[in-house]
Amino acid sequence: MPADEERPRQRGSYAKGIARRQEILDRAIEVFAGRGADRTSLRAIAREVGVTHAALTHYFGSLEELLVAVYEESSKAGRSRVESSQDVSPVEMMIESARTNRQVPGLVQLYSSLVASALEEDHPAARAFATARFARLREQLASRVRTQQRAGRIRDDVDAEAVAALVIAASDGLQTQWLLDASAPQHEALALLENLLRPTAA
Amino acid sequence: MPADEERPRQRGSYAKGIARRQEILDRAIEVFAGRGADRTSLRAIAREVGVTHAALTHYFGSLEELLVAVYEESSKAGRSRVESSQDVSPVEMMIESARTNRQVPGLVQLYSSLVASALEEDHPAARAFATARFARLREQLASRVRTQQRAGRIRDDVDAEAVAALVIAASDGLQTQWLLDASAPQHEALALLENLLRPTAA
DNA sequence: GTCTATACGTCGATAGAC
DNA sequence: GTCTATCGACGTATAGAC
Repeated sequence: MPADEERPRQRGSYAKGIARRQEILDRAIEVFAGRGADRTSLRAIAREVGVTHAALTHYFGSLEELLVAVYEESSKAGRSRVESSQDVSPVEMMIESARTNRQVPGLVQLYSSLVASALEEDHPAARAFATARFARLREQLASRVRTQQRAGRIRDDVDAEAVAALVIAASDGLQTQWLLDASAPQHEALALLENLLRPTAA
Repeated sequence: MPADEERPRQRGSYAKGIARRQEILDRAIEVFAGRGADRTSLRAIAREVGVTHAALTHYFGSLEELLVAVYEESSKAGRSRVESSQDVSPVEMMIESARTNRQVPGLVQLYSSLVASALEEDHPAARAFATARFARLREQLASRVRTQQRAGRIRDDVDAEAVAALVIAASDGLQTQWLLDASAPQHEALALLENLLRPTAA
């Protein structure tokens, strides 16, 4: 079964439709990156993209699916940049990914609102997004933890899955605290976690 | 300057108005606890409370202020229960507080949506709530960390403020992951953090 | 297939009657 | 102090032009 998240909903959508969808998505991302998280209604986005709001639902099904697509696409760059080397620590990986996401105005706000929606009932697109993201990240980070445990860079008496969940939670939560209050010790707290995970933590 | 969050906005609101506001708030909390986070529109709450939605804005100013009031009141019990003894660890304190909050259907969802709103512009009530909560919690936990460092229950080579921020972030983030996927190692990750903070962590 | 036009029901907020 | 009435904006759904 191939991934279906890149296709419009209808069966008969081929190259043209996909291309047009991508075109609209690219434009939406520009608009979004240009002025942040506010004014993210279907109608406002449509106005700036240059189509009617009905066209957006045609390609994306719902506002929430469009927002998910915008987030995935906007954060793609930062994600792939770091996933390659198994050398960087889990904490460093989340720090780097957070740094690049913060470059895009409104992206962290968008992420936060998608996660909040995911917790409510009847928001299937947001829930699927958030569930998949956390599952993928936990798996990825846990594997990275195991690698670094074997290399003696992370203490080997800790559960890799628990470390993964903890690092993700810390990264997300500290980002939020920092956005609300720039004096929150985001960096210090992450550095602390990194140190605590070292084999012979001083 | 006395706290003003318990007063209606208008100058001329005395005992009667305050009592009525509290009455409505109590009812709103019941309604909320009864059926969770959905149907939290001003109009739906008003319908169940037995007033018009305009009456709610009269007493609370806006939907967001009402939701903040509902959250503060609903989580008050769990909060005061644990704040007393300086004996429980910061992690235990967050665990306990999370446990009691989880008893109220929709309360965690409400919290998450308030925090998400706080990150957006033009949501002053949510932002004030979230900023104040994080500031208060960080201060409270940091002081607790220092106490326990003196007692030799937390390693003394870590910054108390950073620990506080980290514990809050971990607690919030793990709660979210757990709500989306009950197999997420919420408890294990918090226990891990607790262990890492011990002086002679095994 | 694509997209516009249009309509529906709901929303938060507010003005003014009483 | 609380209501009714109304406003503009919202997301979604559908009919039909092209």
